[in-house]
Amino acid sequence: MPGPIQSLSRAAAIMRLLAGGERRLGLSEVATALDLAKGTAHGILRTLQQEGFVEQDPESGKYQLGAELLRLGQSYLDVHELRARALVWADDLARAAGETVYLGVLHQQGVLIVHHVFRPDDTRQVLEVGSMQPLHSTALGKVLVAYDPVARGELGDGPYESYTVRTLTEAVDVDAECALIRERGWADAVEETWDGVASIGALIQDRRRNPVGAVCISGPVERVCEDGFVKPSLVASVRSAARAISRDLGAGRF
Amino acid sequence: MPGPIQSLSRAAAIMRLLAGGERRLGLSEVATALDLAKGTAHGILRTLQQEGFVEQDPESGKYQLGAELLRLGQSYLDVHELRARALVWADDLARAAGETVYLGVLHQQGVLIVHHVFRPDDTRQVLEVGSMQPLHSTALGKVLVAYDPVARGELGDGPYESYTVRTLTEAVDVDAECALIRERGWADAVEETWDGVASIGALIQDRRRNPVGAVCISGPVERVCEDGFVKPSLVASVRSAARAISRDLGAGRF
DNA sequence: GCATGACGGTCGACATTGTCGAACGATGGC
DNA sequence: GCCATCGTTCGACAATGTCGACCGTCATGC
Repeated sequence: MPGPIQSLSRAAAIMRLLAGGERRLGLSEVATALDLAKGTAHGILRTLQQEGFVEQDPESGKYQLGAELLRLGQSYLDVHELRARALVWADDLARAAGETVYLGVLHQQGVLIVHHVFRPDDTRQVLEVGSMQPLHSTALGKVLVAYDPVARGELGDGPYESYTVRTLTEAVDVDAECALIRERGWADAVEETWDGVASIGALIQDRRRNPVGAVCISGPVERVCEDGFVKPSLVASVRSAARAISRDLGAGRF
Repeated sequence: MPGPIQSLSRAAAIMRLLAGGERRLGLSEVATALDLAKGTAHGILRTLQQEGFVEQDPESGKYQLGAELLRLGQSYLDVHELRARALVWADDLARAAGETVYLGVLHQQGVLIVHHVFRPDDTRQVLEVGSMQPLHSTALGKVLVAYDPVARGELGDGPYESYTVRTLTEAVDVDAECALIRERGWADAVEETWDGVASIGALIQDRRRNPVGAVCISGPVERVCEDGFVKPSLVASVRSAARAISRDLGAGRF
C-alpha cells in the first residue's frame, strides 16, 4: 500500500496550520485553507481533540494545538540518543566558553534545536528547545549543509532569505563556504542571522561516521570575535566538544 | 459523523505507545500491541514517518517518535495564553521565594508542567516542561482536584499509587484534604511524592473564574517548612502570584 | 553452510470507512 | 430583527483504509 493515508496527512496538515498561525483558527478557516469540506475538517478536528492533540476554546469555538503534543515532544527528547549523550558535554562547553550552547539536528528545511544550555552568567534567557533555525545563515545549519547531502538537498538553490547585510543569499556562496567548512572542519556565522550575534559550530557523527547533528556556541560579536575573526580558542573548544560527543556515540577515535 | 476517525485514533495510539516504551519498537511489536494487521500498522507508520511524527532507525528498522512532535509541542507553548501571561509572575515568585516554580495544567490523569523556573541559586537542574505529575500527591494536582470537577473525575476512586509513606492513597482522604484546600485557598504537599521535597500551590482562574491551572513552589523540606508546617510567608507569595496571574487573565479583582 | 524463523515491507480484493454537500440551530453584527 | 456566518450534524456514495497472504532479507542455530 504505497501511498500515505489520506486522513492522516490531512490531520498533520491541520496541526501544522494551527502551529503556524499565531492565533486560534476557526473551523471554516481551517477548511478553506486546506480546501476541505467543512464536515471533513470537523471530523478530523474532533478526533484530534479527543486524542488531546488539539483543544477547542469553549467560548469562541476556535481551535488550537493541544497539550498532548507537548507531552509527546518531551518523550521524543527522552529517547533522543544524541541529546542524552551530549548533555554533559554541552554543559562543559558552555562553562568553558562562557557562552550559550545549542545542539541541533536537521529537520525539514531547518535546524531543530534539541538542547540549549544557557550562558553561565545568569541574565534572563528564553529556552529555545523545539524552535527552528535557518540552514543557510547559522553555524549549526551550515555545518549540516556542508556534511549532510540531505541537508544540502533541503536547502535548495536559493536565493535564500536575507536577515542581515551579511546573510549569504546565493547558493554558490553557500556552497563555497561549505567547501571551506569541510576543509577546516568547523563553521562560523558572524551576524548572518542576527545583528551582533556570532556563533561557531562543529559536526557530530554517529558510529558509522554519518552526520547526525551539530553543536555550536553563540554569543555577542564582541566576545566571540577578535580582530574580525572568531577566537581560535573558542573554535578549539567547540571542536573538541563535537569530537567528544561523537566518540560517545561510538564514532571511534580521531 | 459522530464517531472518531479510525485511522487517526490508531495513529494516536501508536504514538502514545512509542512514547511509553523507553526503547524503539519494531513494526510487529506495534502491530501485536495494538492488535492490528501488520499491513495496517505499516501504512500508518509510513504516513507518520513521512509527516515527521515518527522516525525509523535505518539499521534496525525500528520506530521512535519524530522531531516534528517537538516542534509542534513548542508551538503549543507559544500559543498558550496562561503560560504567556504567567512567565513574568513566575519569575518574580521564584526570586521572592528563592525556590523552584512550576506552572501546570490538567491533562488526562495528571498535571502537565507548562512552565518551570529554576531555583535562583545555580545548582544544576533539569527542565521539566512537558513532563507529568500525579494529581493526588502534589500541590499542583491537589489544587486542581479541589477546584476542577473534571480533575476530580479524572482522579477516580482510588486507591492511588503510593510514592512515600505520606502519600494519600484513599479517595476519602484526598477529598477531605481538598475540602480543606478550598476553605483556606491553597494546597501543600510535604513529602507526598518525593522524600525531602515540599511544595505549596494555588489556583489560577480565567476571566470567567474557571480553574485553568495552578502555580506552585517546590523545594527541600528544610527550607519550605518550619516546625512541621509550610512557612506562611511562602504561602502568601504563592497565593499572591496566583492572584496576579488570574488578574492578568481577566479574572478581575479579588 | 544450509535450513529456519522472524523481521520489515508489498500487493490486491473487499467492504468498511471517511468524505462530501446540504441542512440545522445558535450566535453576533449591521 | 434580519442576515450572514459560525460550528455542528446527517445520510448517501464510493473512495479509502483495512486485512491476510505473500515476498525478499537478515540473523540464528542446528
